[in-house]
Amino acid sequence: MNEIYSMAGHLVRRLNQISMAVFSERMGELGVELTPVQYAALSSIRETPGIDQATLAGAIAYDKATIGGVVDRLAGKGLILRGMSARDRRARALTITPEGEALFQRVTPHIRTLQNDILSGLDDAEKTQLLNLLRKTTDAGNTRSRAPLRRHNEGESA
Amino acid sequence: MNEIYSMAGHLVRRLNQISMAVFSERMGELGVELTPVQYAALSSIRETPGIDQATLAGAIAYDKATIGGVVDRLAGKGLILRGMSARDRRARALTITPEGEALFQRVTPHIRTLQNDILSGLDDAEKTQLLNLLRKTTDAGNTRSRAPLRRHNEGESA
DNA sequence: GATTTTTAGTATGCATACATACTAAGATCG
DNA sequence: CGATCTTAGTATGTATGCATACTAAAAATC
Repeated sequence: MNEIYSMAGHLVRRLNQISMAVFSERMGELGVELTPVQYAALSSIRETPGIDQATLAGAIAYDKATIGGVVDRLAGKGLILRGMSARDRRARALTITPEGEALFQRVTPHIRTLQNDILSGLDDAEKTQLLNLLRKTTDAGNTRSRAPLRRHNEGESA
Repeated sequence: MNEIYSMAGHLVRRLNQISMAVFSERMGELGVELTPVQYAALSSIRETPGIDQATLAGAIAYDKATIGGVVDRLAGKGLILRGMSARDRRARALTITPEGEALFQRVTPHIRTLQNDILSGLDDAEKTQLLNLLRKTTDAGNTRSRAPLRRHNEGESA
């Protein structure tokens, strides 16, 4: 049996593959054309209206070059608007449209449900355990990825 | 705090992102141009000389269309040979070259080491626990992905 | 053994994912 | 305030990752 099957990298890639397949399948059933990135972007724009693309990229841990295309496609579907920033003439100000909001409301319950289906074969305690370990290690390894997650008020103390 | 941060899909994607970054960084340090897929393919071809592309795709859980390009690039670097199958005139018979074998020998120790670095922030017990949970759930969800893993002697009993 | 079905590989197209380089514009610093 | 540095977004190129469709050949069925 090939050694790679037991390697962390392989297992993580496989679970990500399964995660994407479950997401895509569920969206297909709903007749919705939406990828995981697109949902994450939509959710983030909705939460922070007027957000610029660089901040958005940091908020969902994507490369800014990738985000450009994602935003393009979301705007193309009429789910968001790409206005101009008042303070920075380089920046785009992203806002969700009523169509985007409606789609978000419609798919969100399904997306919550589907999270559970991603981790099949585990009981509830194991799922919780796995999620906690994932949270812990992604938190610790955050800056190792090329596009680290940048939380909004990072570094601030109350 | 946006709900997506605690979702399984997001956490798995982040860990995969970190995994890819660690891999790519380590290869860069070695001056080696090799992606995770390419390593997996090389390893599988090495283990099963003469393997065809469809079987290879199943062995490392990739789409056959994707594998075509991967094999192209491996052959382009002189790491594998793409011969013709004796039994099936449609199929290609893949074999590793001496250059491929040398590269495999050189990078494998580093790839073993790097697996540990992917799961930063966890102690050894937690790493083991995480790997066991990943194995369990990827096993259970195998057929859910579009390109399921097909082990060589799957279904056979000793 | 001819017909039907399945399979191996390729081609095409779309969507990430990221590096690098480039333009324009904001920020900083002497 | 002018030169420098940094940043926002885009453009380009490479490599996945997968769907669909197509060709050729093997396998199965009658």
